[in-house]
Amino acid sequence: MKKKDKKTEPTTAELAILQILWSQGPLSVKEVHEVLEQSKPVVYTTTLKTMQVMHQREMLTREAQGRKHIYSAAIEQVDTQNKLLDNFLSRAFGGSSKKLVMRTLGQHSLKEDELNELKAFINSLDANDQKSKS
Amino acid sequence: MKKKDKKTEPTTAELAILQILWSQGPLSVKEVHEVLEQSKPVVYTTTLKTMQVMHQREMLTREAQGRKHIYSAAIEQVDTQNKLLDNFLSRAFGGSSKKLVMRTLGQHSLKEDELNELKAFINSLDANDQKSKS
DNA sequence: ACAATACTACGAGAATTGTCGTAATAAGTC
DNA sequence: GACTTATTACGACAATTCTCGTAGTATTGT
Repeated sequence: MKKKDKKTEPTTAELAILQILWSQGPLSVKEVHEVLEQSKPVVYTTTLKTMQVMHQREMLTREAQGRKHIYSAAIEQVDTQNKLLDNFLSRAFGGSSKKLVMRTLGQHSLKEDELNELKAFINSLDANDQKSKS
Repeated sequence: MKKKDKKTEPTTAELAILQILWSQGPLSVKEVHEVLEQSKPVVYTTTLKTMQVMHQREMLTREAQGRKHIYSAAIEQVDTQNKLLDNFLSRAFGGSSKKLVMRTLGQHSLKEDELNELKAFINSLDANDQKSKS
C-alpha cells in the first residue's frame, strides 16, 4: 500500500518552493527565498508566509536551528507529480496519455541521448506489459 | 506566422467547456450544460455565466439563433494545449519533457496499438531531427 | 390574455491564492 | 546598554475564479 497522500494539491507558488526543496535538500527560508528571487521578484515575507502555510498544511516539515527553521519537503516529489499529472491529463488532454506524450515530444524535441533513453524505456515497458498479460 | 494568441489561459472551468465545444462543435448553453452536468453537479446559470465571460474574453464566439446563442470555441485546441503544456511542464517537471513523458508512460500504460503508434511517431521524429541537423 | 417555459443578463458572495506591511523578539555590534 | 540585523509570526488586502440567485424578456401553450 502506498503512502497516504494529503488531498490538497500544491498551488503554483507552493510548487516552486517544493521544487527547490526537492532538489536542494533542507533549506532555511532565506535560502529558499534567494533561489526563488532569481526567477521572479518577490518579497521575503511572502516566501516566509507561503512556507508557513505549507508547513501548517503538512507539505513541509521544519526543524529549529537556533532561531531559524530548516524546512524539508514532507510530500514526495513523485507522488505529487503523479497527482498533478493525472489532473492535467484529464483537464487538458481529455485523459489521453498518448496525445499528451506525442504532443510533448512534437513540441519539445529531446536530445539524442534522451531520445535513446526514452526508446529503451518504451521497449522495457513493452516487455513488462507482455509479462503482466500472461 | 501563427495566429495571434490571447495572453490569458483558460481556467479549469473554462477548459471543461472548451473541451466540449472542441469535440462536439457549436452548441447552445443548454447543450453544453447538459454535458457538463454529467461529470459534476452545476447550476445552469453558472455555465451560462462562465460562457458569457469566455465570450467577452474572446475565447468563444457566438451567433444568435432565435433567442438563443450558439457558441463555438474561438481559440484553437492545439494552441491552447501547447500553452498549457508548456506551463505544466515547467511548473511540475522543471521543464524536463523527458521526465514528463516517461512518467506519463509509466503511470498510464498505453494500449498496444497506441504504443505502436507512439513508436512510429518517435522514429519519424528521429528522422526529422536528422534531416534538420544537416 | 395569462401562465408556464426558455433564455439571457448581471450583480454579488464565497473560496482560493498571492502579496505585503507591521510587530515582536532574539542575537550580534559598537 | 543602545542600535542594527536576522528571523518569525500574523493579519489584511487584492486578484482571480467559481458559484448562484434574481430579474427581465421573449415564446409557447391553453
